[in-house]
Amino acid sequence: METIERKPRNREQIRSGILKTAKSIARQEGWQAVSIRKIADAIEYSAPVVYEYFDSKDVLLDEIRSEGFRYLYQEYDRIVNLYRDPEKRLYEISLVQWEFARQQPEIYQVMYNMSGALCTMPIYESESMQAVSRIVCKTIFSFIPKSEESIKRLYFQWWSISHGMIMLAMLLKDEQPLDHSEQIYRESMRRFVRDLR
Amino acid sequence: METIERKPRNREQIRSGILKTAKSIARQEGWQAVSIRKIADAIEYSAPVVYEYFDSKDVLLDEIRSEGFRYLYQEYDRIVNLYRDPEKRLYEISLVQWEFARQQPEIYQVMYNMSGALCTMPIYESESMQAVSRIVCKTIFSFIPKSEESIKRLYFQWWSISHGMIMLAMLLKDEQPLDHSEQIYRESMRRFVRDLR
DNA sequence: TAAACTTAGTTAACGGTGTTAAAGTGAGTG
DNA sequence: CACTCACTTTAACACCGTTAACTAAGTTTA
Repeated sequence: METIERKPRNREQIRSGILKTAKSIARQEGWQAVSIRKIADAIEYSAPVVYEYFDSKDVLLDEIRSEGFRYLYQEYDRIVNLYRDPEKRLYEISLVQWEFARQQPEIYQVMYNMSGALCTMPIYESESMQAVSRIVCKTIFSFIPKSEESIKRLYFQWWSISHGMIMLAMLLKDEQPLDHSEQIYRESMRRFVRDLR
Repeated sequence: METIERKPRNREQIRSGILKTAKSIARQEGWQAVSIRKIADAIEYSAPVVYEYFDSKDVLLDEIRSEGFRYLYQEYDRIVNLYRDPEKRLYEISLVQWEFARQQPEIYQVMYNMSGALCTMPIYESESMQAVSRIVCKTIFSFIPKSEESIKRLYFQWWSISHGMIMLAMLLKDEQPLDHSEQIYRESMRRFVRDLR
């Protein structure tokens, strides 16, 4: 009898293998092509094994979404520690957002239920998302010390412009080159930051 | 032998019944719950009948998307004929966009592949969408007569702000009431229009 | 009138999906 | 040897989009 082809892995390795595979399929074929069986095949297990790590496909997607927000938080935090000027901070945070959506579109899609991805877990209850909100709000506050209500308003506006442009840029990327969209994005975000003053 | 329970209907009635049913299911249970079989059940036919009217589910969704853009075009056209002032026109068009997304979210969702809806037909090749683009661009042009390139830029910005806010408002509607979001929307769109001058 | 053809609609199947209960496997232990 | 336990798979359920094959009725033609 032959030795087991499958390499021995611990729980952590298998778990991250599942996540990695899901993202990989999504990137290459779109989220509608991501299935539990396909993931299981790729990690050389049968489908039920996936359920030992994630209670459902929805929970799996929620984890990928959280990964995305955690990554964003990390990057925003890096920016805040890198620059002193609040204007510069917010502008650079905007650019990180664009870069993230460009380089890991499949994660960005699942974060906002775009392009057929559907995670039914409510986004606003996600701690990782709230952490991102807080760091941006804090940045805006250091900028314009107003009431919490006003800051939330400005954050909502910033988020809308940023996300709206990213989403439309992705949607129209075949008729309007991404580089061109990025130029408009930079200009718009710069203007938003400037007008805050 | 008993008479057929099912009422006699012509092709047009059946076709619009399919579209109506799809939207109805989407509204009540979300797009992920819309299936050909469920539609067929609702219109009291078997599943293959649906394929006599739409080549695929994708084509069905594309038709609903087009319906949405045609409706928007109609409304924008009405606004343009109602007001003389270009600023007023663009602002009112913005409000129509909000009202549409609020009253027929399921159509808005399929137009932009939100919330799990997925229509793979490229949106930019849709004539009905291009008609909408043209009427807004024309409105902006009557406002600021610049190069076609500049107008497209401004249109992209207008669209991003509008769509970004609508999308985030829908996403966060459980923690931020829609009326509050609408207030910010109105203010933002008004500001955008004013700053164009 | 009989045969041929058209139309409208159905059933049943194919290969796929998320999910879960049951069965199997093999190594270690009393 | 029998037994347990952890791990993994098989097989099933109810659904999905889609299509080939079929049926029954009505219409046209020879």
